[in-house]
Amino acid sequence: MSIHEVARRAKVSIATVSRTINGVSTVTPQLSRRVWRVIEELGYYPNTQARSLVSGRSRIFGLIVSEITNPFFPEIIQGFEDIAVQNNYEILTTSTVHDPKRIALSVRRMIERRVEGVAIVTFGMEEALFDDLKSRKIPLVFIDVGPPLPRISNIRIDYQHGIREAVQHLAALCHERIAFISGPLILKSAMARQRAFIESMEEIGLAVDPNHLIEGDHTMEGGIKALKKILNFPKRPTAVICSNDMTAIGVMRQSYEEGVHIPRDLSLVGFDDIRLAQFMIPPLTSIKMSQTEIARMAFNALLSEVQRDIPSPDGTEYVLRTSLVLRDSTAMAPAGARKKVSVLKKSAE
Amino acid sequence: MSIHEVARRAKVSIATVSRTINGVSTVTPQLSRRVWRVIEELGYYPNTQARSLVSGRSRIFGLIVSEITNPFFPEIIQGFEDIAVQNNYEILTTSTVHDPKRIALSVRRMIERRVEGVAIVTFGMEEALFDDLKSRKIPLVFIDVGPPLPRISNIRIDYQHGIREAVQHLAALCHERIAFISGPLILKSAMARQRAFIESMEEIGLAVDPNHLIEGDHTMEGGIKALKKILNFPKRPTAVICSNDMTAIGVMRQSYEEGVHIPRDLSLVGFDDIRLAQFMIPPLTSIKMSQTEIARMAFNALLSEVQRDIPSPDGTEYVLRTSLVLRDSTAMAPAGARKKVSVLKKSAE
DNA sequence: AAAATCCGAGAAAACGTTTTCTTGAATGAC
DNA sequence: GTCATTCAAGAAAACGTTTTCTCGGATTTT
Repeated sequence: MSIHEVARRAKVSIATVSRTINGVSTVTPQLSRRVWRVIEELGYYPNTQARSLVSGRSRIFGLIVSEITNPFFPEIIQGFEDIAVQNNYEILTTSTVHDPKRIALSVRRMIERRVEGVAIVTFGMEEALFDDLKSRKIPLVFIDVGPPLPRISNIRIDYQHGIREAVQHLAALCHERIAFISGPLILKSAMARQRAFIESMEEIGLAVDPNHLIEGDHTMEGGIKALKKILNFPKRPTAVICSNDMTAIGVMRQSYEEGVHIPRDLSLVGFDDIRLAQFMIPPLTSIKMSQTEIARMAFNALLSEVQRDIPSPDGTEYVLRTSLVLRDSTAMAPAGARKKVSVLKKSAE
Repeated sequence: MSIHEVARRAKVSIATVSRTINGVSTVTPQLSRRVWRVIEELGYYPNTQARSLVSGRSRIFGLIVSEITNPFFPEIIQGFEDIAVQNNYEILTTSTVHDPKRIALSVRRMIERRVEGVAIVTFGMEEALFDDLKSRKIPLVFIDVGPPLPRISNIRIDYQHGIREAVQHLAALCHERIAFISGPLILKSAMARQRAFIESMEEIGLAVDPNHLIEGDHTMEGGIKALKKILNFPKRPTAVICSNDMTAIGVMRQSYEEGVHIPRDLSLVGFDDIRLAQFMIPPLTSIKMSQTEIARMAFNALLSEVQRDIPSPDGTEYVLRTSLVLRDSTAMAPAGARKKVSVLKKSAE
């Protein structure tokens, strides 16, 4: 039951039991053995609540994700959990399903549980929702593109690198009209990806038709809708880059529906490189953003923040690089639409 | 900071603050207002640990799943979380990745946190691992096929119904040689599905070729391997039923690789009906086992167990029905292999 | 051999709550 | 007008730990 019961049966004080369990200070081997035996006999497990009440350390980290049903996130959660186990931490996960109320509630619960830190892996949210955390000086780590905020660590994703690779890859396959399906543009991260796309296109001297920037919503349904739009354009793009893999899956699905063959009629590039990508038909070329790595970085950021007695005035910035993974969903542009230098100018208008 | 600070500033006792917060017993409206104002001002959130230490109720349920990276589980987690939020519970989720050590650790942590109940949604595990929970009389709910154990609730999945529908559907399409890719047969649930398949086949008068019972492992990779085997059989099956959708996705993937067209050359049925199923190419016919429903049942089972002051001697048994969802991955058997009555006997040998 | 030091282990305080017990003022009954 | 009753709010105990303080016996030092 409680430590008192153990103490009573072992005929020692509760202090000795506590010391035995924590292996701290010195306890005679003889006594220690006696105590351990009683603990085993009783199947006694210490009460974490009481423990952390007095120690002031909960050994819990919070993890807030956008929506657990998007396969991108479970990989992160798993990675986070794996490393948490190694470090004797527990995690309290919340899937906010994009509901500000849920986020607020979750933040509140985490504070009430006195979590030692919170990792926020949700692409875009109202930052004000986390003010409570900030004002309580609870270590925070965001996964985003923003500049380091005071006292808040940030894992910046280098979207540019992977996207540039994708654009170059498509250009090398003579694609000229490349569309980009973004996430909801209110999100900073979605905006950043789109900007990276535009910059990469300009860099390489390809024109971006504003019509070819389509706002999606990071879901498969969004991918379906987006492709429908794309197919209605008078000058169809010959390649599409999606800002996440779920969107790309939707695009593939709708292409099948409409008889558009990937990659023969349309080249497709995803983003995130979720595990599923390689099992798609055809296997999806995607821009990798290692979920395991994100999880590892986020956890370590929190851990080092917690272990540091004097918190760093500014948060630390970590950077995660993205890079293209080639598979079978991209191919040479259809013969009729291949890029020729002379065409370039014209199609830019 | 703490309730004392609030009490000091509002010039009341801590008891009054506690009463105000909990809205229990009577506290003068005037005082109540004064207290609430201070609470707001200070941004005071009560410490859950202290709370549940004295109240003896943690308001946490544990949720143990096999592997969060299998899309089947996130849907359950989301459902569980949704209903938990409504009921003011929090959940501690663990993805065990099939590691008994991880399960044991997780169980231990949950006991240490004094969870009020645990839902175990992992298809097959050593039950002994949960003895600690049982002996502490912590409400438990399993998702499985077993008979109700003493004091343990159980959500039995009626595999038979959905599988029978699938077999009948395939038979109606003149399939005769139907293969079944199971999960790891050490798992009770995997065994149950396979048995349901065999029984359904016999029921309808179709022979089961023992070679056509292939043991998979519930992963996409397992599906790939299984299909390779199947394609090597002298008398190829014309239809395959998989015991989960991930396996089916692997099968689709490998079919593509080998130039086997689904559903023209091979009909395919999955199991679970995860959301992804409808986005596959072609959309996957699958046996639906509603994840939301499982989550709801599991949560309610725990909740009613907790609320009941005298625990029921035996656990309650709940039943979830499965049923076939038709999509495009099944079609008429190839002309050469259609079932004829006269052939039936012969092919059974 | 006496004094000084060390150290193992118990007593008790503390953590932040809820809840029971107590108190004292106000209300109602006669 | 006195006494009983009610009820709001404070005091204090309790929850199960960790940790500081204290004590007393054993060991070391001279």
